[in-house]
Amino acid sequence: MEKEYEQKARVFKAFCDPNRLKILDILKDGEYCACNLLEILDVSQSTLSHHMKILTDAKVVSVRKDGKWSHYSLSKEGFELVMHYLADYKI
Amino acid sequence: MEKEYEQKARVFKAFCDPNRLKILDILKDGEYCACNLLEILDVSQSTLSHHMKILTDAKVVSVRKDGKWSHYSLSKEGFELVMHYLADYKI
DNA sequence: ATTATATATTGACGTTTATCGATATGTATG
DNA sequence: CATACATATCGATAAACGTCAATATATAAT
Repeated sequence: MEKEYEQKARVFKAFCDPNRLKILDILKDGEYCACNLLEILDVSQSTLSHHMKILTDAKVVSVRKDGKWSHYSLSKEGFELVMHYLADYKI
Repeated sequence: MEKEYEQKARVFKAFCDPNRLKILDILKDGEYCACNLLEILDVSQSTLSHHMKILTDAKVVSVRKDGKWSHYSLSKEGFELVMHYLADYKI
């Protein structure tokens, strides 16, 4: 039970940073590779890589590897899971 | 725009700690005063107060003051706002 | 008024997080 | 294989966070 709270907390953490919210906002537009995101955002390459790992680990973003490129997009399933978590609190 | 990401991030932070998720889980059952929550949770009184402030600031929990008691409950409006934030990412 | 109880605030501490530059890894191409 | 480019990892650092004990504030009861 406590473990479950920790797992859910980890997923919600994906949404807890302004830069990550901005990334999600960009991805609403469709698939982007890391290099394109890097052009838009004002962070270093290592920082972007860090954020993308958190987003993909939380499964709210999917990655499609193509040669040396990583293409990121929103994960329908991931968001549905989070919505599900929240819907649980519906009064 | 950046300010908006920061504001949303602050709301999502309410869901980022296992103890806060446990508190929300308890509140699904109805209204609880801080002293009752304190009996259930394994945290100090000051820590609980800290968490309740974060939850009420994020507006996912409402407080009703009655004499020396503070009664907490889930906020329908607060959750609807968060659901709205998430629904924005629906593909 | 004094005392007791409920909650909030403060100050300190260790942990986690966001960030960067530097370096490593992986992949295509000359 | 050597080079170039995309992304990941590492190590360091500063800021944010969760936690507690101690103290303050507010309200009720004696």
